[in-house]
Amino acid sequence: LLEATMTKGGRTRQRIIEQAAPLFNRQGFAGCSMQDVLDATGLEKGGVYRHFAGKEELAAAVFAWSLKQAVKTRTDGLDQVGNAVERLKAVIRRFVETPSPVAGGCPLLNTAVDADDGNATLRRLVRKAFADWRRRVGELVTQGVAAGEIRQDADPARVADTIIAALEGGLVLSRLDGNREALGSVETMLGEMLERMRADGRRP
Amino acid sequence: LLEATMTKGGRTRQRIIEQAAPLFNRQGFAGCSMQDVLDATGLEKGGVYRHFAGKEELAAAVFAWSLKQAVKTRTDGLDQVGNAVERLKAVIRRFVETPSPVAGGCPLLNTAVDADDGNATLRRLVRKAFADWRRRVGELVTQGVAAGEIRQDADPARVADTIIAALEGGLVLSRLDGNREALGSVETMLGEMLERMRADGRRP
Amino acid sequence: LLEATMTKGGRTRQRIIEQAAPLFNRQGFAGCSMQDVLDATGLEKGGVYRHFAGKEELAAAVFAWSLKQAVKTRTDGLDQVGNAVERLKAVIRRFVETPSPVAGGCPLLNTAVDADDGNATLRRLVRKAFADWRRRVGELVTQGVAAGEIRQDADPARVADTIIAALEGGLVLSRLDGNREALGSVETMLGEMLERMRADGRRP
Amino acid sequence: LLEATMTKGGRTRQRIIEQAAPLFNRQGFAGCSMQDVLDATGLEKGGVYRHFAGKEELAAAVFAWSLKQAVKTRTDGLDQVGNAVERLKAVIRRFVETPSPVAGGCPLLNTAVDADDGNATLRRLVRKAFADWRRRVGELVTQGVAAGEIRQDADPARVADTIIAALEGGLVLSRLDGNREALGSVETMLGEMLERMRADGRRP
DNA sequence: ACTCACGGGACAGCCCGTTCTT
DNA sequence: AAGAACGGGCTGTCCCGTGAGT
Repeated sequence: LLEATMTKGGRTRQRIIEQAAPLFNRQGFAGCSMQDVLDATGLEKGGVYRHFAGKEELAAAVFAWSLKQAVKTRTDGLDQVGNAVERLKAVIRRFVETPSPVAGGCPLLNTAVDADDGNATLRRLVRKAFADWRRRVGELVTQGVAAGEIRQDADPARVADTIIAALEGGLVLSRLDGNREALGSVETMLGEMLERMRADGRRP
Repeated sequence: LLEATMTKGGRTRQRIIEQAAPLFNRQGFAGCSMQDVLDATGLEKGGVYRHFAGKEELAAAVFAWSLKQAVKTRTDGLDQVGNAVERLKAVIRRFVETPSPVAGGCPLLNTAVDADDGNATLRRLVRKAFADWRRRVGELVTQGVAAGEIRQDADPARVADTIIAALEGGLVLSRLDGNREALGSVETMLGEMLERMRADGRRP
Repeated sequence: LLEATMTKGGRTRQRIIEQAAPLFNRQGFAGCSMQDVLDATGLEKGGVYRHFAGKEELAAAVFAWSLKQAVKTRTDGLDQVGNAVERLKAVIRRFVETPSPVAGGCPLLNTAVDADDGNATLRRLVRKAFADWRRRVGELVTQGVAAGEIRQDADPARVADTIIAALEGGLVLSRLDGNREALGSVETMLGEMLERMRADGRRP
Repeated sequence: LLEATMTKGGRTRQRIIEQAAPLFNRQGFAGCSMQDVLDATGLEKGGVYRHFAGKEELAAAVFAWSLKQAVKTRTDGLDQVGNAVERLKAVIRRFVETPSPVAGGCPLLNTAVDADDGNATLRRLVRKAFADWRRRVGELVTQGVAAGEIRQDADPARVADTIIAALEGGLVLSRLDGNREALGSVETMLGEMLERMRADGRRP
């Protein structure tokens, strides 16, 4: 569908991005050489530099695509959940259960850590990405409060910050150990936290 | 004191480690060149390679030292706090308020993200470091339960995982934005979580 | 007139030559990339390689055109000058006063210096160009001698060599300094030289 | 003698310069690759880049050395010639008869033509070199005038400009043809010019 | 007649590491 | 203990040229 509407060069460009994404995500910007990209795509120098002016531009395109994938896999089909608390828990569950949209862990966090020195472009992109995510989660809380499902004294921004921080941190720990333990712990504890935030304290 | 007991070579070695630490922490293993280390130390090749067999060995020594610094700044003087919950909150507060022991963010998380691909040595070291940290925090919870201060149904491992994950995740967000907002949110929310874990529900 | 007689492809070919000429003249063969030519013409690879088999052929065509321009600007309307000595002085004055037909200095000398190593084709072309020029100037002297205007003992070849050498050398010096001083000196001294070559020694 | 006073690195540096000089002189800056230099010296990348920060710095060092060689071969032992006119003629004869100090023609003129676009550093160096040369030749004329050997109305600067321009131009023509004809013509004509500049008109 | 897409090689420069010297 | 000198491989980028497509 989407591919059909693209010119040949556009398809190649897209293929480069998708095949380079896990490399940058795993190895970082400095650790991923253009030769790695060539090997992964089967192209030669000329074939890649036609589509991207340089490594930085490629990395930016890769991050933009990875971000889009991350947003999609974490939000698709989550609107239909009715209750606010349930919706937040669904967001958490989705994050915990769905494997990273790009091999090598969450591209948001990886890029945040990788680009916190230098590379202002990527840094700006990733900052905006996290800001958007925090805003979206915060809005879920706000809606829950407005709907009377969540206690009035809940602070949406703080709840959002904590959920996102714990999830990302938990993902790092889980990846390091190669199991789901830390992420599972985070899911459980965040779940309990959300339950205690219900308006009337009734537990389901 | 410690320096006085060292031979000249030992002092140079130590100086290399301390001056290289922020470089590796900020730029990552691949992004930090030996030339960067030479520039920072004012030494020449021979002066560094006398003390370290190669870049990997230097990075390992740097991480070991950075880890020691991190542990020290995060635990020094925290034993005297009497109450278990208070001790956990002190751990959190210390993490939030104390700047990173090495410029460039938490070396534990940075290395975890940087070395999750390849570099088995560093990966092993950082895994052990997180395991120790989780164990130490978990023991604080266990002691609290044993002392009747924390509810019986509290799961020490899960609490520890969540605290550490949220703190590390919060640090990334805060560093990215250049302010303390996310970390502050995490501190508040973790604090509330701990309060609700008190044995009899009495709030101080 | 001339353009009207050309096919579209021929006009494009001509446009490429004229827009590439200053690039080759200023940057030299090795220093002028095909990309530079593309940028200057607004064409793509295929659009240039349709008209020229390769960089060398383009350079040869550029030189041939530049040479034609040089000859034209240096000879146009100089036939009507009656006296032989005056005609030679007009040749000199024209060279000194007329800006280079192609930006970047005299294409003859530039190519001579640029192509004296390798590039046999260009070398041959430029050698012939200088030979023609020397012959033409020499013939002016010969005619002057035959007409009794110039002393019998004047050596046409030597006079021609010296005039051309001094003019080209003077142009290099002037271009380097960004003023007309050296060229002016050359014009003056060559003028005096020619005056002393008059048959009867009468000064005008 | 001089070599003995140099450190090993200094000798290598000097060897690089001397072996790279003909390459730059013949092929120009853009046309001479660092690989050419490596091939000529037998060194590897690391061995050259230790002594020169980059190609431009090497080219500057090469030009400085080439210039020194040129000045030496063109001035050595010319002081003892007594008469001013004879001294000027000796300068010319030396230039005509002595082969280029660096293979590939006069490095002054070659660099002047090669670097007239971009490369401000080299351009400045070569401008100063020509200025010095013109000044030195001009002083010879001035001394001749002061000593009463050369006519009062001789313009030292113009004479110097013309001599240098004609010699350099003649060298280009001669190199192109592969014979000494043009240079011989220039020598003869400049000689006659100088003779006519003698103070009392007495011809020797 | 010209653009788009790509191959493959070359270039300048940087990097890690070794050896020699002091 | 540390600096000086060098090897050789690799990186990002540019370059020239070809061929399919329009």
